Amino acid sequence: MLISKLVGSRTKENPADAVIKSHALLIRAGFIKSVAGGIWSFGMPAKKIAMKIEKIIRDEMDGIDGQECSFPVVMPKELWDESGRYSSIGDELVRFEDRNGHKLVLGMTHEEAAVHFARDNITSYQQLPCMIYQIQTKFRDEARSRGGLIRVREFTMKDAYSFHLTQDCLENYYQKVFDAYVRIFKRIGLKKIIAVKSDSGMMGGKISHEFMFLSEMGEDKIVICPHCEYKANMEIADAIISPNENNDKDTNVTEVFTGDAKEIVDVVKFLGVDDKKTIKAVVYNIKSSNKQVICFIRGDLEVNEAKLKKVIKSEIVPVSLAESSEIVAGNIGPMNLKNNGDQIIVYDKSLDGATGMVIGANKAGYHITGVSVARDLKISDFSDISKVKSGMRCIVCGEQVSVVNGIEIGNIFQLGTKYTTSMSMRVLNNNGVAVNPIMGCYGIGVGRALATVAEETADDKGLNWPLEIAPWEVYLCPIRYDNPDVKKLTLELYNEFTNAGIETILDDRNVTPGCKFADSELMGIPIRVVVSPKLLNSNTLEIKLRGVDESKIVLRNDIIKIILDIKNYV
RNA sequence: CGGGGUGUAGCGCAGUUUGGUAGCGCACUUGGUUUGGGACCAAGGGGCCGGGAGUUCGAAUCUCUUCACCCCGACCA
Repeated sequence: MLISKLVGSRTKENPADAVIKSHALLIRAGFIKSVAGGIWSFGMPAKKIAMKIEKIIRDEMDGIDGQECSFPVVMPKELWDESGRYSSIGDELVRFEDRNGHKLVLGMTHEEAAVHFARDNITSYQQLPCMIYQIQTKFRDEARSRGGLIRVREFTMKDAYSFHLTQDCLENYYQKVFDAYVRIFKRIGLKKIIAVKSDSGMMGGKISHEFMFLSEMGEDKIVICPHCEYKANMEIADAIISPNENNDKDTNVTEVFTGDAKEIVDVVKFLGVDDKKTIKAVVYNIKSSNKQVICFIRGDLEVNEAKLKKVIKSEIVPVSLAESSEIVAGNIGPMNLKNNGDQIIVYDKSLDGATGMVIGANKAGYHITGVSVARDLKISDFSDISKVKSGMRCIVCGEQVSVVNGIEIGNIFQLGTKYTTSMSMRVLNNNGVAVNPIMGCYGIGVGRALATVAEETADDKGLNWPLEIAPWEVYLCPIRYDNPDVKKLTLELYNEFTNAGIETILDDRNVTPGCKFADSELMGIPIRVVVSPKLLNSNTLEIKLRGVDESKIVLRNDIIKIILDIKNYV
């Protein structure tokens, strides 16, 4: 490739609206261009990187007997009605109509298509287990795309679906995919990947893992125990909360005036008590209904909304308390709460056995002190709806856990029979009985992986691609390309590299050396070979690795061997 | 969907307060001089000042409206 012909120009200045490194540098290097919010064009270099990542993924998926298929981007409503997801998924699923008024969706994931394809083709247990996968465009109408390629609306994803007769078989294969994922992320240059237990969300199923790259940029919160193997997404993470200290002097239920103190911090300040000695109320509306859910939780803790959704088995939306006339915002308490039947009350397990607590009096300006949960509230059922905080104790080993951020790059799910049941996929087992196969599904975001590698490896000079996914392996950099001898040698080398299978981009421009060096670094090409008039007589070249300060002068005749050695070493 | 911000040449920005013929740097074109860390000189090309409506003799600038993008939040395989 000649750089003079490459479509995608490089700039010295950062784009004004890019805040994260990978976003800014991919644009500065001319690799990507925004078309609309969360929708991007990829130039040749970015496309090459994506294809190399896909090749590695393909390699590993084929290695665990995956069969590459292709499912459609556009699917009919009816197919998504079969699984029930046409109506259960929110606005993230793009719905539209064709010219005949036929309702269609844009694929955001392909369980339906995979089961549709498999159910008529797999009829016997003898065909199981098997896995089909594709690498293809998805569209999700994200409420807010952000961070360049980190969170987008249109993206390429590898999605795989496996079918099994038994749970054992699924678990066995699940582990194989797990191991393949570890190899994939290592091969594309992501070393700091960890697998965490996660919430299955709308996918259904029980066991699932997310592959997280630990980064400040990450949108997911992960609970990690530094002392044992416990790692979990905040959504499902559990930890031992500090126990209730019940050495209270004031054990009489007393209504006290608290004035404008409504938030827990204010109440704590007003009454001079520890936040652990308070019970706060958090209210949500239940989606698509008039009902509300009121959560009572110890004052030092927060509600984990993902856990809450599971407890009440409903979607929730935040509530504006002014809307409600029944409850007194800021003074909500579990005693004498007017319940008109439209409210679900959930008590967090942190309240179990607590005494001497401060609660809202359900009366503007008043709280109640000295409340014993067991004596005064007579709660029969506690749920776990609290969010883990740094410093809580690990449920496995009891040491302090920490909360870190991560970028989710891949995930794996044990789906069970959710889709094979709803979509009527059956196979005959060895007794001739029709059963629903058990499914697993497995995803990796290609563009997000690309952006994450960029994010991790880039430095102040620019991008820095690992050799295995670099758009080109060698940046061939002649100085004084207008010098006929330099040009002759450069073209010789270019041909020799190409013939040796070394992917090379040639900087054929007549610009100053500094300009070429800067561009080679901005683009992040791993190996730079410099042809220079002053090295011509000694029949030598200069070779420099991206990210390494020193360069080396080597004999012209050794250059191919040296480059191949570097490739083999990596 | 809430809160905040920004829209002027491919990119980065000034000009808007106080209305009076559209500017700067980078990039691009041509010629010349340069060439080991983003060269210099000269001459050029490129704008419906996001869109619409208004006020005015006159609008990038004032008013109303709309759209897009970015950030925070909500939301989310």
